[in-house]
Amino acid sequence: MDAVKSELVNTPRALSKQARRKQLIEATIKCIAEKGLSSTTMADVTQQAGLSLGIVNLHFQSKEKLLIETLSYISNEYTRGLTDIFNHERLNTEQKIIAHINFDFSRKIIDRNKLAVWFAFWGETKSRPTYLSICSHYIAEIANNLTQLFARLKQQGNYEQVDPELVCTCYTALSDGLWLDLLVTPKGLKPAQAQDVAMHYLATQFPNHFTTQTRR
Amino acid sequence: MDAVKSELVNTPRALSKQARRKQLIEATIKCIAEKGLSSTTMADVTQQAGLSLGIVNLHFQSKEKLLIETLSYISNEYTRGLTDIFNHERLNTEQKIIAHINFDFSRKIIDRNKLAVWFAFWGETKSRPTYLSICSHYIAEIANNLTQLFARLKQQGNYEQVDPELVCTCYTALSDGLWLDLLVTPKGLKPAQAQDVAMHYLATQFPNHFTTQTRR
DNA sequence: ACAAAGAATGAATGGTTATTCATCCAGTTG
DNA sequence: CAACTGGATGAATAACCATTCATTCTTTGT
Repeated sequence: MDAVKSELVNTPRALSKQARRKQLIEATIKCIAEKGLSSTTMADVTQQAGLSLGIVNLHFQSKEKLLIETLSYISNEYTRGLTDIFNHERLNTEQKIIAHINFDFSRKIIDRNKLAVWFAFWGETKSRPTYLSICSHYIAEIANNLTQLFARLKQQGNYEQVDPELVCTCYTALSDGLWLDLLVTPKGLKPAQAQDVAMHYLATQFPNHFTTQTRR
Repeated sequence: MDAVKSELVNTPRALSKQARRKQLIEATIKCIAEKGLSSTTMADVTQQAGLSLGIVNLHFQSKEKLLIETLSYISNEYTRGLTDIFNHERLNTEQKIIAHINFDFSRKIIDRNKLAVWFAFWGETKSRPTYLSICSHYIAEIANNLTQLFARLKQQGNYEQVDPELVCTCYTALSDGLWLDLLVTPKGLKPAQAQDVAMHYLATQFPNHFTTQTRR
């Protein structure tokens, strides 16, 4: 065996602990997409992961904590992607907005398994405030950033009549609605079309910066 | 003593079968909103309705059928409202579109209990196609009607550049997204504001017919 | 190589819940 | 009034499922 002492953080064990958690979270995503949140059992998740029944309690203490971590996992992935764009130094305002939309409708985000998880949790928020509290912080931050981008574009492009906050609310609701469409009617609306719809709306607000493409 | 039982006279036994079913469906809506779809039990529903445990199986055969009837109940209420507007003889095209939007954001429709039920079921559609099949028929019909209204307004108002189908998709997604907002952030977005956002979008397409009100 | 620590297993446990059905009871009919 | 009808009840049942933990397997440090 390897006689070299390695730092604890990099030991296979420490890595495996992290990896196991990820493995279980991803199994959970798949189960929720396939069986629904309400009928996803511990047996389902562990079997999906190819591990034994007791493993979730070992790594997450309880089912509820696993679900919360799963929602966090997806939330974080989304938030990180958007804040990276917002903080990117080489992109101008227009490019950041375009990057934002591209990200909102990228394969990584509109993966139907993940969409199913999003809406499974949204469906429970009224009764489980914990789920909401996981998302509410990042929602506010993303809205702030996006509003700021729209405000800058308004200035730069002399769009007198534009209300940045309103446009942010409208764009956000629109993309949520398009996500729902992508989840429930995958044969009715294609990802590229959904993105076109979002662009179509932005083109109404910033006609000199965005144009509607017809891609049908 | 048995004298206590006489208080049950309040619950009229002679209530028709139809009324009992409605009573149970409405109890179900309330339970789903309060406890979530996944943790709504038969005991919860029957207690909410003030009836005995076995009653659901008597009237609906199974829990699953009760849930399906509950979704149908809400779907039908929505569809009926919109088709009534579409078929109304005394309204012109513009008035029908306005009526449509008013209905989409009326108290009856954006009742938070009902919104919670909508999204609870949307969250499960991928895993339970039955739920989707209940809605898919009415979704198509409503979209057809609305597209037709937009097409007529395009003609009447000489809006050369408008794509009625695109506007329908965009409006529908937008209102779905606004519904979600109303459900999850009731303190962030008020019903009247949500309606303003929807109007704001339509004003971009039909500026001579609709105007954006600022109501904040 | 060996002992100690850590990770993983899965049978057993205990709590929860949908469904059943023997029983009860109000209203109706003859 | 008595027998009948069918809605309503809720204790009992059986299935399901999260969690526990004694045991087994794997890695680590010396």
